[in-house]
Formats: sequence, structure tokens, C-alpha cells
Amino acid sequence: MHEISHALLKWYRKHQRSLPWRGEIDPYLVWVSEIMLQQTRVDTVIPYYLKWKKRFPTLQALAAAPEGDVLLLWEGLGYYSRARNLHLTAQLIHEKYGGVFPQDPNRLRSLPGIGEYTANAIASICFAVPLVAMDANIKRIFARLMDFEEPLTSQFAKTQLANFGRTLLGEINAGDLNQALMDLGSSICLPGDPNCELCPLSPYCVSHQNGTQTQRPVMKKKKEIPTYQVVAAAIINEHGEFLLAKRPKGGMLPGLWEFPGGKVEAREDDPTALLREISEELGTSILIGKKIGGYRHAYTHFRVVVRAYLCTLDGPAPQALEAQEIKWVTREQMQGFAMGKVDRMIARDLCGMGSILL
DNA sequence: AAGACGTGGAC
DNA sequence: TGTCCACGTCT
Repeated sequence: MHEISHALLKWYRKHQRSLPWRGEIDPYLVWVSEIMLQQTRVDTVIPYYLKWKKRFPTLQALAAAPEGDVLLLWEGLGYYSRARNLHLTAQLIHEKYGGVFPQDPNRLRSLPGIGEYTANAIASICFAVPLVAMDANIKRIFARLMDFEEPLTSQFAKTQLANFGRTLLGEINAGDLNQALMDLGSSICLPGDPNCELCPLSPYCVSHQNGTQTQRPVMKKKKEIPTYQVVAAAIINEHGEFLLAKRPKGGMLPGLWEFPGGKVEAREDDPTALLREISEELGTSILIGKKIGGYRHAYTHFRVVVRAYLCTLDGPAPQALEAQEIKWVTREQMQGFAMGKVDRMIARDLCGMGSILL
């Protein structure tokens, strides 16, 4: 075990990636980077991290910001509860801990959005607490080193991984070990096609010896995901403003702004579905005009095909029956409202349509 | 335990 | 261009 970590750290000293948060030990910034890196690739995170550091340089700056600003900066990164939890946790640390990050992993773990992985990452990197931050990279590397033959989801598998990690950790610095393993996982020990010939750990890797490395870790088969047909209305008024709705709490993309609309049910055509949705959501009616565009998008557990139409009001003033809030905004103002991917594409297309709208 | 939660990149 | 895949937390 000592040999493995020695070989790993030797490789890491030579090949470690240069990243904006590498070498950072300010727990606020390490926390922000780790939350951004949940479910998200390094290359995607870098520009967001740099923007964030500039806009919210300290925990106090974040705690004091309006939620809309936080969501807008996060727009495009996905899993928006991460942004709301960052905001919430900043306020919590500000109030409960006097603005000072707790060092105890269990305390960290109790904060919204910080699970076992993130707690261990912060504690090991910032405070040298000897814990392995078991992300998917590290699980994959361990599963290959051990040639573990089952999916990693069982309690037994978790125990095996944790034991392996503890042994590997020995006396070395956990922050270094974690970051070295993550770099190895992202550049050498890749999910699909590992570069074993470049790997400093291949002499110690049982799956490499057995030739099973591409089959590790064993993955559970995933469920099929459905596709939904969706319609959306870009309702324009006599001032050239469009109606945006702030999505309700508790559903998808809560707190983000959207063009009103919804799912096309079985045996409905687009106009029928759109009129029904507008009646349910806004308590009014519309005239449906030109089609703005069609959009495909995949979420985690379903796909959508969205068709957006240019519409005008044909009824009483709209009410926020389902939305948190509704608002008429010009095309120029739309960029100041945080949206999910599909609605941002619709907004972009509206902006590209020039004056033909008026 | 298993499903909700989003996006971008590889193929 | 469409399809697949990767990736932590919460409930």
C-alpha cells in the first residue's frame, strides 16, 4: 500500500493539472469549487468558478447577495439546487458560525448541499483531516486496483472501498492523495478506455493484470427514459414585452424563469395543449401565431421536444396561478433573468428575430 | 433503495 | 445529428 501511494504522489508531483482552485486552501473557495464540480466536468466549471470568485469573493459577499443574482451566475451549470444550497449555507455559516467554516466533517456534512464526498474533500484539502473523498473517479480507480467484481452500490462494496482507502491513506496527506487520485482518474484511469501504459499504478492494479480494466467498475443497467412533447408560448404585448413566469418551488428548475406552457397530453394537438396550459397557469387565453422554433433537450430522467409559438393575449390580464411570480420583460431585459437551457434557447431565438415581431 | 435533479461532450 | 454517458445530494 505504501508503494502505491508513493508511486501515485510521485506521478502527481510531475503531472498534476493546473486548475484555478488548485493549491487553494480557503475553505469558502474550496467549497464553491467542490459544489460546482459535483456532476460537472472541470472544463465546464472553470469559467463559472472564475466569474463566481469575482462576483462573490467571500462568504459574506455570497450571503448578502439576492438569490436571483446567484441563480443567474449559475445559469447553464444545471442542478440548480446546488446554487440555492450554496446561498443558503453561506447565510447559515454567517449566522450560526460567525462566518467561519466548521472543520469537523460531521458538521460540514450537516450543511445543505454538502454530502459525504464534499465534506471529506473540504476537510482533507483545507484542514488536513485524514479522509478519502470518495468521488466517482476514486471509486473507479479503487474498483480497478481491487478488480472488484460487483456494482459499487451495495453496503458491502462501500465498506470495501472505504477500507481500501483507509489503508492507502496511511500517513500521507489526505488532500494530496484525494487530488492526486482525481487527476489520475480524469487523465489516465478514464471510464471507457484507461491509458494503463501511462499509469503509475498499473504494476499494482489487479484488473490490469486480469485484463478486466474496461469492465470495472461493474455498472448497474439503467432505466429507459421517456420523451415528452412540450409547448411554450412567447406572449408579446403592445409594448413589445414578453411574459415570463418564475417556476414554482418543489418542481423542476424552481426559481428559474420560463415561457409559460407545458406538456402536450395524449390526443392533444399543440394549440389545444397550449390553450389549456395558459388557462391553468395564467387564467386567460391567447391567440397562437407563428412557430418560433423546435428544441430538443435531455434531462436526467426524461427528454423533451419543445415547440415554441409567438402569441398575443386574448383574454383578461394573466395571473400567477401556478408560478411564484409573472413579469412582462423586453428582449433586452431577458438576459437578466435566470432560465434553464430550453427557455434560454427560445429567448435567444426571439432576440434574433429582430423587428418582425412588432 | 431507487428516483429526482441538468448539462455537455464523446461517439 | 441523435444517442449515450458521466457525475453527488437529497428524500
